[in-house]
Amino acid sequence: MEFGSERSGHEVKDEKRSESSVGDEEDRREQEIVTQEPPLSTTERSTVEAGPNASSLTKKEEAVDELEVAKAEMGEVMEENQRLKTCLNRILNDYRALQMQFHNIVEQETKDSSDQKVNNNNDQYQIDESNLVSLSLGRLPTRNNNKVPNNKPLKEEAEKEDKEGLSLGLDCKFETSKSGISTTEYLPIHQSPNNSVEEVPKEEAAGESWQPGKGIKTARDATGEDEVSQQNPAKKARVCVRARCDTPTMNDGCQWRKYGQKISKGNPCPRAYYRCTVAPSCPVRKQVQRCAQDMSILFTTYEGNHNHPLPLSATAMASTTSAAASMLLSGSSTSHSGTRPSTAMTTADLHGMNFFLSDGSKLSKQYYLSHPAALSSSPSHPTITLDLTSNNNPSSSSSAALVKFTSNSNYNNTQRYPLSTSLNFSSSESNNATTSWSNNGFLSYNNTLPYNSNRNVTNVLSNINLGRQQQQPMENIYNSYMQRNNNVPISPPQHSLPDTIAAATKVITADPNFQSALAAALTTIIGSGSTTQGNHGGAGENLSQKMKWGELFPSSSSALPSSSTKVNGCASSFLNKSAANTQPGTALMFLQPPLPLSSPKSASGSPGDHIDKRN
DNA sequence: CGATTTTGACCAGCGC
DNA sequence: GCGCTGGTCAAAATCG
Repeated sequence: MEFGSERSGHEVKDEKRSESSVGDEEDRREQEIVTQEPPLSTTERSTVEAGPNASSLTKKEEAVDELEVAKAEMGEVMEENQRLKTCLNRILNDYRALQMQFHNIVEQETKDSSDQKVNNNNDQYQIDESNLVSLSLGRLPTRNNNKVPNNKPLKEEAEKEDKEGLSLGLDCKFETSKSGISTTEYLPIHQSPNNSVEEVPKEEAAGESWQPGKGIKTARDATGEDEVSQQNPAKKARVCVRARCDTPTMNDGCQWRKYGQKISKGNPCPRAYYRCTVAPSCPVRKQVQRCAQDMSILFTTYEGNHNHPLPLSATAMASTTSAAASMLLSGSSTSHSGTRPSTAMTTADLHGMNFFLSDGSKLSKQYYLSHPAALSSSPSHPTITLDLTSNNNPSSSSSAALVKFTSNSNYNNTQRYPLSTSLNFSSSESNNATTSWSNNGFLSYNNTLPYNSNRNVTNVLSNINLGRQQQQPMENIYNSYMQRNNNVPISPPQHSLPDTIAAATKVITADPNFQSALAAALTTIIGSGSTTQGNHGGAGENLSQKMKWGELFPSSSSALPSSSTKVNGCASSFLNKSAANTQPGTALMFLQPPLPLSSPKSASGSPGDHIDKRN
């Protein structure tokens, strides 16, 4: 089901609720009218029975007046409802128009992707090489420092990298275009039919994987996913997902086995190491660690790429992180184009999602140390952090990270600030005025960040707020969406919706790489629905999640597969899709995510629960 | 009994 | 070269 429809559904429900509440109020008043009649003594009652006296008449008149007042109030409420309906319809129309534009762009881009990839990337790199060698977004330094281990000409390698990066992005985009239709098609990464979050790193670190034996990469698929590894085998891209989670691990749909645990410096909480057990030879690893400052925040860092099909339930987050990875890749290539200021930062506000990338350089590390993202401590790993937490939490480092991010954007012409991208799914609840970056994409777009019409990765589409995890996720989405798209009385409009759409369209068309990332992100929201819907077997872990969500969204809880695995991880629910999604590919769906992100049976004790004594 | 977790030991990279 | 730290291994313990 599309977002708009769903939205309207909720809206209608709310309206009904409000109407019903009005009706209840009216009834209540009527009842009060009855009950307000003072208890009469036996004598009085007999008097009344004999004939209405003056006092009773007066009270009844008062009651009638109250009834009229209530009716008037009801009328006001109905008018308000009508206004809301009008606003909703307008928003839906605009949304659909925007969606159509997006799809058209995606399709068009898909058609031209192959040719453009070659041409554009060649051009891009030429520009980069000449102008921005030292200004690249994290990976370029790597590339440069690489000394071309494989003896490839630098330019050739770079071209390949750019090509790959763009290719990946285009893949995402392409898949997005199909995502709504097929469950499998939606899957983000070309190579393996199913890709989970870990796929993202795969795109970047691909091939290299985590094989202990750091042998030279072997044959790679035609798509040549791992540009990073080619750049520098020592560097592995990672995707760090930051989310609020009370459970030991975040349920991402994959099966993990814990193979180690360490106390990391600067964090009393032990870091747990997991490897994917879906396939014996799967090189994907993940690290789980709680935030020292906020124990409710869990950092999950994925590295490597799956060499096997994944449960569909694992694809929800995968597409999101794919978007992040795509942004990482596209951001780099974009920066290479040299069309944007020589900032070392690549940013993209994507539905209000901020990417924060770090190439893991020393400075980057330092930069991160001040906030939970320090988990991505490895200096040799480009890391993208997906911030799934709400930044309205003072203790949350999200805001800090964003603030830093914003401040970093001020540091131009310096490599000191590595490629960093933050995918912020933050709630709009926080004060937009403070960090502006994540909370108010439009503001950022228009005011905070210099928008380069040519090719600025700092793009804003629609600021879809993915909300606070586990807590009113959909409400947040709706609210933020409504708020950000104004037209809704609850918040003063910042921009007219047409302007917003125009800006978004402009942004999308301006940067094809961004399109890919956006597509991947949208895939997360859109495609998942159909995927889940079609996969009743893969989402076995959904039951508990379903129950959980059912409590929150009783009306939307649809049939879900029975649970076959224990669910002990918190799911990034908003990343999942709704089983109620009945119209795949038609539109965004912000319903309750049925996918539970299966929990690894592994997910042993919470990293924060037991402190590791060793080491 | 197999799978998973725990945990001490080991190894590699990095900085001093 | 040494120490620190992150990351992994693998045997033992635990769980279902």
